[in-house]
Amino acid sequence: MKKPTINDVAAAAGVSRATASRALSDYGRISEDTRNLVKAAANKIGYTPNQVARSMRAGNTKTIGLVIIADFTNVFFDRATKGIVDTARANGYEVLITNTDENLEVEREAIQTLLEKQVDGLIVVPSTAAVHDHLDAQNRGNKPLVTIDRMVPGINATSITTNDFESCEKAVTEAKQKNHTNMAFLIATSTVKEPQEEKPVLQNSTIEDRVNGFMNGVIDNKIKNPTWIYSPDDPDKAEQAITQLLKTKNPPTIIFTSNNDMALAVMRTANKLGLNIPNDISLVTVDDSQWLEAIAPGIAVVERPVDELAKLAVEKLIEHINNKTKKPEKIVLPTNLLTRGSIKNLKKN
Amino acid sequence: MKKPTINDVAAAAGVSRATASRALSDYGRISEDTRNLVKAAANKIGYTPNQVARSMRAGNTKTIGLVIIADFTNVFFDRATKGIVDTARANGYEVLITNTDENLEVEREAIQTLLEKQVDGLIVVPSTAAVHDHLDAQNRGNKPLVTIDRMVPGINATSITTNDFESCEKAVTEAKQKNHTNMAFLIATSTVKEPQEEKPVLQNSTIEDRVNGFMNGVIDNKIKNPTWIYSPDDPDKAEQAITQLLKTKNPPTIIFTSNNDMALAVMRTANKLGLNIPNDISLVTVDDSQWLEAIAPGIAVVERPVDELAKLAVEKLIEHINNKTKKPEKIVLPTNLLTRGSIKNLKKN
DNA sequence: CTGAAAGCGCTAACAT
DNA sequence: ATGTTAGCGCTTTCAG
Repeated sequence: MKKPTINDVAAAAGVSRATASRALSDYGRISEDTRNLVKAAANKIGYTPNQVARSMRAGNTKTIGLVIIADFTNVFFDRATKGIVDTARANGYEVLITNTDENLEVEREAIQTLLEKQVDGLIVVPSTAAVHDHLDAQNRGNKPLVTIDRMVPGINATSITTNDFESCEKAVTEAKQKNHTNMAFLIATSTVKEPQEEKPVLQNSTIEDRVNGFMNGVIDNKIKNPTWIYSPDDPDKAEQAITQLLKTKNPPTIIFTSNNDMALAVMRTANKLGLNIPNDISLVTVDDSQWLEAIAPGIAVVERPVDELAKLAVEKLIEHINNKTKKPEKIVLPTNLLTRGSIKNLKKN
Repeated sequence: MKKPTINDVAAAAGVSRATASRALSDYGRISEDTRNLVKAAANKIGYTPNQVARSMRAGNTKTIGLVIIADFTNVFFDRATKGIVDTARANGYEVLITNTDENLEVEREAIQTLLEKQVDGLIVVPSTAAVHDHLDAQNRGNKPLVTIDRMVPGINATSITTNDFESCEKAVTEAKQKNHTNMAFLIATSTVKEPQEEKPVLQNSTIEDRVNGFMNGVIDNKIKNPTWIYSPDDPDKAEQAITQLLKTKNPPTIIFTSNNDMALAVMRTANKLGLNIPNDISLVTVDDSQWLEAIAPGIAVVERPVDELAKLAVEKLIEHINNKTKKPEKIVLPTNLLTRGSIKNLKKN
């Protein structure tokens, strides 16, 4: 009734446990005949290896831990997860997944749990760059770490991020070229409780990058009096802020949002106010998704190479696993501005 | 340099390995003083338990395997994954995830791998109901299995599905009440290579359920000459079929799609042909998503209780893990038709 | 080419 | 209350 072990195989084949192991794992010196004999016996009694025992012996689990924030309105982490799982599998690794919901304490515990399960390495979307003791090499048992989407300075880990700065800057320029001069920027950030205009400390390098890109675009293009709204990533609060914004005397002609949640909030608010995108208000956001392209008009976005990022994350992690002396890298992947109908051309022809 | 083990803790505390274990795992008889002594020692040398060794001993891994199709245009499996991971974690389990891309061979291998990693149970979205030898109890080492989204008859597993039949039927009735009589149904199915009107063998119970629901709605409401299109889940092929459909002399006034991919295809095609939803063509689909509600007009959908499904899947699985004699259940969760602006009211007032 | 035996880190009988 | 010992299933020296 119990699952057959390698002992059972050995018994069935009339050889020692050691020989059975050699035959099944194709290593060491063993005669062709015995190997076949053992394999036949294993097959007959329905033996399957116990990878836990093998891990115990080998000191590795062929398992990667993925600690990711659960942002399921944002296609980015979904696709990243899929890419990581698939690439890992293609390289003989499985993936243990944990969500953090952007919560540092949860992140801490998740990493701890994964380490106790003896993962060979970690891929983490760090919830913040400010606190990182739990990511330090000695506190992660010197297990290799790759951070994705965000950079944490000073933790001896390879990071794979995207150059959001450039495309966000470019987005502003694009808008200017279509004669937009009254611009608003809606930034989702977990570091504020209520929407505010003043720039708070931002929670991670990616948001920072986007904001800086927008700001540079504003400077480059000599945009006057841009409106900045830093909002919690909460639909209601965002909608409330957008409603106020759009009801001012001189509302912006275009809104740039830092993520999909905020873009959705703009769309909902526009609908409620009876405003049309792009005739009444133009919109640009970050992270492409099928629906952004399928709706009419399509929504302009900063597109990020998520599949490549995922693949690279796994490959780099495995390199680190196989070579503990490999130096960490800082990889920044290019992004791309996809112009679509949601940016109205205000030029008079 | 190596990670401290329980032996090191024992040595540091000046007690035996057994005592150290008792102290750390809070079991057996042990004095308060020794417990504290051991815990302090463990803390001091930075001991963390090795769960692989513990698993080896205990015969369980506190890990569940999730085998899911990777459909990242469909919010359903994303949210299901998140729900499963979170619920598992709340119950002290981690989740090993594998994608199958609806491929049976991949599914086979994935299950095999997860079993070798000694998961305590499996949650599977079975790619087909037709072949299930790999899901049979004896071929999964009698490990508990919960299938979600789809039912596979004859495999001694708990299944958690949704009542898509009812809401799909209701959707047709809703359309009829808004005076639609010329209807088309676009069904994504992996069992055809080219779009066809004839009903093929469908790949799983869920699609079957939706088609049957639509068909019943057609009969209930005495809809004449409905158009059925069974298309591969491929944007190009679907768009081509939709284009043909919309260019006929008497095009339908409404299209029902079986999933998000097909709904996106309808939207894209409508855009290309310069048709407006809902003025030129109405649309209803299955599985809600934030954007379906945020765009103008909102797209009507059959909404499924994905969070509840995910939670239930984990809870039922854990019940099975804890009680091997528990009988499998067949759970069907209710669905809900969300009427939105994408169904035009054709009634003359 | 094969077998005997040790040991990965942990827990749980069984002694004391 | 604590220590001794065996063993989970596997791989890998070391002998032969």
